[in-house]
Amino acid sequence: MPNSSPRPVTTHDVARRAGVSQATVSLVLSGNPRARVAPATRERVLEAAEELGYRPNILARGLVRGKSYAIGVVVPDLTNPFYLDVVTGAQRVAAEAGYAVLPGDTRESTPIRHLEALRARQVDGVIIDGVGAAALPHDALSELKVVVVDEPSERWPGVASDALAAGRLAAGHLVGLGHRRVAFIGPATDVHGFRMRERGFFQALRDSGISLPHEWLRRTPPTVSGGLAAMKALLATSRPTAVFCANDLIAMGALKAALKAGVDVPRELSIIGCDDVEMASVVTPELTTIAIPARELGARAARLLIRQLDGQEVSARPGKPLPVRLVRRATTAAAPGGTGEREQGTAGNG
Amino acid sequence: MPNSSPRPVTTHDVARRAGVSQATVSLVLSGNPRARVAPATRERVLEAAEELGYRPNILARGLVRGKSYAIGVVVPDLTNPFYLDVVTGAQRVAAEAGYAVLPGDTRESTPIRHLEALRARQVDGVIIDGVGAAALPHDALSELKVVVVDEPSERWPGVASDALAAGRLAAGHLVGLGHRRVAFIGPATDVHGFRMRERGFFQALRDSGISLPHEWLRRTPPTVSGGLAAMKALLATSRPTAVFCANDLIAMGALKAALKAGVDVPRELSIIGCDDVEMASVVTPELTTIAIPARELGARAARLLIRQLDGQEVSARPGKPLPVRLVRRATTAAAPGGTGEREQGTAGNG
DNA sequence: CGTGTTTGCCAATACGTATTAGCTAATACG
DNA sequence: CGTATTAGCTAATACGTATTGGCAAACACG
Repeated sequence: MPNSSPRPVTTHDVARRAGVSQATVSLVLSGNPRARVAPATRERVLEAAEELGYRPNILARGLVRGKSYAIGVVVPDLTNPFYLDVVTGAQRVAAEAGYAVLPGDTRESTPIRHLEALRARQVDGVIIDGVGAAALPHDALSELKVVVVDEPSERWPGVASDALAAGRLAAGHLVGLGHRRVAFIGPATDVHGFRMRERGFFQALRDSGISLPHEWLRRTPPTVSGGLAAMKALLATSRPTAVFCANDLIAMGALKAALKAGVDVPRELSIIGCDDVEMASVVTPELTTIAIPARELGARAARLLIRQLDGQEVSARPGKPLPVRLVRRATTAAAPGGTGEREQGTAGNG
Repeated sequence: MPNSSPRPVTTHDVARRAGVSQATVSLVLSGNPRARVAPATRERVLEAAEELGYRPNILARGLVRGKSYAIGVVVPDLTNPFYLDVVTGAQRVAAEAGYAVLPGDTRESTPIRHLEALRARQVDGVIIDGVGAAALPHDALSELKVVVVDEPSERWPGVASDALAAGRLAAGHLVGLGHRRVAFIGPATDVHGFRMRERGFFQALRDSGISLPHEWLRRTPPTVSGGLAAMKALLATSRPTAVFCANDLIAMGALKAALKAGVDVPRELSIIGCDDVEMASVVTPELTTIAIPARELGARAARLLIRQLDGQEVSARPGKPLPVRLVRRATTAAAPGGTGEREQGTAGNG
């Protein structure tokens, strides 16, 4: 097969067909929509472009405008549906604004190397979520517009969910169900969102006069296998009646470990996660969790970034954090022996 | 903040510093690695580039070479971990070869619109998986190099898993466990991979003298909720002893529906999925499934595509399909009443 | 009718790189 | 020593678009 693809049509082709200059074509097709072009001429150009099937060459446009119309999204783990949702949210609004998004995670790499690669691709900006942007060396982000997710910063604008409230909600839910022997499983990390979830949780516990022995604070990577191992270790030593997991992956791993060990969830042990990924309602029993608006986070981050790229100044002052909410499902119930005070117990699943 | 980012360093800057012409810099830094440049000169150029922190502008390079060094990956649903793995696999090899990948799914769009957007971004080629490439209008892919996954084609090269074997394996496993009242849940689709899974399954059943009543062949979107609804409907009318689901999402939905209905899995009902996504081993009971090498598929597809883009001719003749394998877990067991013949029952989960 | 102003278009140039043709100096060969 | 060849480099150009300064024509106004 010859496959001698016909040379793509350029502004010059359109110009020739419309009987005008290339500059005029460019004026009509790209620039300020109301450049000074006679209506009749404009019409002819549009017509010619249409007929020829003209499609602007983004590379050329980017070259002259000094922009690539692409943005990167850096997350720790695309396999985690939460981050994937963030990416998806960003992708939607980016697409509308004519930007492509290059998602990538740092599983097989480091944030620095990944940012390096993104800069080599001339991305105009990046959205950073969950990789501790604050700790990045200063020059890894130079020449780059940045928006951070769930991490307040004076250097860059950002969007955030109310992670503190997430932790407090989880604690409040458990305490309301009468739990006082409460454990926590989360990552050892300097990622702000995780730390806030944790802080909110312990704050609220303290407010209720609850403190927990240090062996009930388990550190583990925020993954299913991490949660599995942590819960297994936890069960080997002692028996809390409830546990808050810093995200749903951990929670699902923890749930699995508990069931495997023959623990009756939720009657002997309540488990509550955070994120509300789709799978949370698929596992059995369904996972109680705190819903975080991941797609909305991604969408807003993208909007913020693109606004910057389009030249508008954007303040780095954080806006109101996005609200989170408790999703009662089947892995939490009244503490064994105790009676729930404010809470009604779990939603039935029949 | 001024943020007057210093103008990025170009080949001209490097040339000035090294005391040579821009052309020489380009020869050293880009072209055939052994262009005719004196070792001493080459050294000076490399040094200057290093000192200035030169980074080639991919847009400019792409403009002159007529390539964007970006490829698209089109899948039906990035939320399905299987497709995400395909993307991940592709991403890794693409990154090594200096290509960016623009992943996207067709949930909120159509394949055509999506391809349109990719072409507007000047991608050099696309990998297409699970969206029925064969049915796409011919011009949606013109000017584009294409590699298809799990879909034999004369127009484009492709890579495939042994979907037929996947279906046969599933059937063989169930039949070996003594099941004869066997159902199937899968999508009504013209996507080749799904059809082959189905065909292999029914082939093997027929080989064992089994046919199934038409109400045991359920059509549903290949999602968790699809599987859930299908299984619910199935249970409302009759009781097979085993069911093969065309992918793991369906299977997990089906499992959920069965458990919700009080069906004992696997003692009353065996369920087997396909793909072996990570979650398959997280749900309880753990899902028996057929493992498909998703990342490897993605990686090979990318290699094939990039080989084409680098100018080598690539035959459209399909290679050997990648092997699949049965992963025995806890959702399949001997048929109630019957005795397994060849199979040993399920792996324990202690 | 002369002058000033606006309109509508275009020529020219820039963006940063790759590539080719060609020039000079050095080397090989008789 | 004269010529052919090669090595090593550079000037020039192209890629496809955006943008600016300016020119000619049309118009406004006295």
